[in-house]
Amino acid sequence: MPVTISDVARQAGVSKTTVSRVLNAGADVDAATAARVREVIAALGYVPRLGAVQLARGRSRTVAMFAPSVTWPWMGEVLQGVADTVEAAGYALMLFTSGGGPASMAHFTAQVSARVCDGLLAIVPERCLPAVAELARRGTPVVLIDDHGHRRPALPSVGTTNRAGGAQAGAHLRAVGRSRPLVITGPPRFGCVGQRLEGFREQLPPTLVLEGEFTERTGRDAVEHALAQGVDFDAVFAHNDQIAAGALRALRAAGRTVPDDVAVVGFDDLPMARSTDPALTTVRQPMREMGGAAASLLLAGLGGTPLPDGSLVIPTDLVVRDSA
Amino acid sequence: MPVTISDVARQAGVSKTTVSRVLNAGADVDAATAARVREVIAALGYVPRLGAVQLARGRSRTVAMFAPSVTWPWMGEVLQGVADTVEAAGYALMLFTSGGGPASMAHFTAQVSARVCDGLLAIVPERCLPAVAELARRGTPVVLIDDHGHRRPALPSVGTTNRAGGAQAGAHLRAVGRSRPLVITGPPRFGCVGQRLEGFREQLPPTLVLEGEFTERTGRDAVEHALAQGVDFDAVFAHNDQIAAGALRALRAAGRTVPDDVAVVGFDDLPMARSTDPALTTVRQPMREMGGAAASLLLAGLGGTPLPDGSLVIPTDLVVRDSA
DNA sequence: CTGAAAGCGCTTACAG
DNA sequence: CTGAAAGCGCTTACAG
Repeated sequence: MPVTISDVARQAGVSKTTVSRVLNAGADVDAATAARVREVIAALGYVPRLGAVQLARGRSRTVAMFAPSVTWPWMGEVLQGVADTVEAAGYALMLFTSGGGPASMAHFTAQVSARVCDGLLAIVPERCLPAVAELARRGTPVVLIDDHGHRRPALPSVGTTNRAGGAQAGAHLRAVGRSRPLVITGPPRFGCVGQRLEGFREQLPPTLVLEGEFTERTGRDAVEHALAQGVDFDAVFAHNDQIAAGALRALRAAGRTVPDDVAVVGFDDLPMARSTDPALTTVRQPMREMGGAAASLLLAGLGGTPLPDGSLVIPTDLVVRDSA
Repeated sequence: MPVTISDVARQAGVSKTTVSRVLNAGADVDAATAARVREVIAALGYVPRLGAVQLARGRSRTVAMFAPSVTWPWMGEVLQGVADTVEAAGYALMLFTSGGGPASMAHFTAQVSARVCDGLLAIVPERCLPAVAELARRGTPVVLIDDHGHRRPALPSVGTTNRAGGAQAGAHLRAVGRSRPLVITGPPRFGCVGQRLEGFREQLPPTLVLEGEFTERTGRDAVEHALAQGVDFDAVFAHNDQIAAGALRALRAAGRTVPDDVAVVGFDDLPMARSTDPALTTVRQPMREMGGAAASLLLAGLGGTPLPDGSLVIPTDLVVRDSA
């Protein structure tokens, strides 16, 4: 029922070859013939079926993106960076999630193995790294978006400067005259936690380091705990903005003024960082840029440019607002 | 270089037809033969190229999702609902965004016209509706996810109860003894704004209605304005959680206690609603469920079940926390 | 400048 | 139970 290249050829009185030629605007075709073919194409509303083109050419012009979850607060930014870049290159974007557990992972690897995409972008939880590495080994070009500062990705990747970011936070707090910082980290199993802490420490030795989850709750609990213990601190470095938001809330509940009594610095620069009270000073992670850069790298790889061996690093920067 | 069905057939000493049969587990194949073929498949690591299967079968087993932006706070939830459902059905998910303006839209319609997907899920800004309707007219099954309460989508859609949601907010504020509500709405061009207002009004006539954007800023400005004008209000119904967050902040800055002096109800139930101070009472929009339901509807449609004519409605519900 | 033919990697009547 | 052949809708040497 849908119109094919044969229909166009017949109507225009030429061969499929010729139709293909005017479609792909490569070889020379007689101007009059081309015009006639174009007319028929328009009249019939013909659009070449991409699947057939792909099979004939052997490439899908599709890039896949794998992400553990798409509901994380900064994931939208990464995804948008990827989507914009991929689309600008005329590629389609396929999205996979590991929301459904092992079944999801199986679905994902099956699709990639079946070559639905020419290349793969992935944000990979540590435990899924082997599966992705295996796909790469079997020939799918992969670029990792490294959200957690993995030590040796062994695959081309795009990361950011967790250590320098920690240092930026420390230097800023020192510059505004703080000397007794409380540091609230995420789970130490994430590489970024150690790195941020290390960078911070170089600039400003912490009075106390408390570990927790990357949640608002952790920020609240940590500050309440420190207060209850009578810890003497004049600053908080939170390992993400949600922890920072919790800290702000606990400080206010305890009657401490921010930034006068306690200065607070977060990490990430989520949209909500603008609307905490006071607005949060934070270390911005360039999530959208990272997504875009990873996509560019991959697309360049698909175009023939060899993928880099190590990690492309896009620096964090400090966004100074009102909390420190 | 990659192994094909012919390689398997040759190695196993059978025809491609037979290999295809054991692959698709339909017809009967001699047990011993099947076993041999399976061995060869395993040994060679053969995975059928999905593109070729799709061309032969005439269906892509791919669903596309179109969204204006993927960075909106609730978009991740919708997307996750879609992704989980689509994946569970063994379909792949293709993602399109209109981030790049008209070029994006052109890219998107080109891909769909080229039949990269069997069906389409879309969150559509009013101005893009004609383009999507045209794709539907040309034969692509479409289900809309209606975030803004469009009047007559003219296409199958999944929506929520904006009017009833407004009524839930009003009824709750009345139940907690409020009688002079300030309502802060989003832009009236969105159908949902009128509907939420109408539902609210049935339960509790507003003292004042202020229009703005769906932003924290609007919430702050509106409350400051009302306060400056000496408006006497004991409640705020904000048309989304971000407006509510701004209202909370302005109220606190003005020394008003929430919920004692002023009770505040939001709309959406974003993750941040848990961590405002006080935690926000709000009307939950079932975004993930809407995404999942839209995907189910579409997949059923692809399976032969006729798509419903009108709108599938998934109700909002009131989440009572501390702000009202 | 143009076309017949082979090929991309599968599936599916059809015949045996 | 099995295979030869045609077909899905394109592209691309090859020959003219």
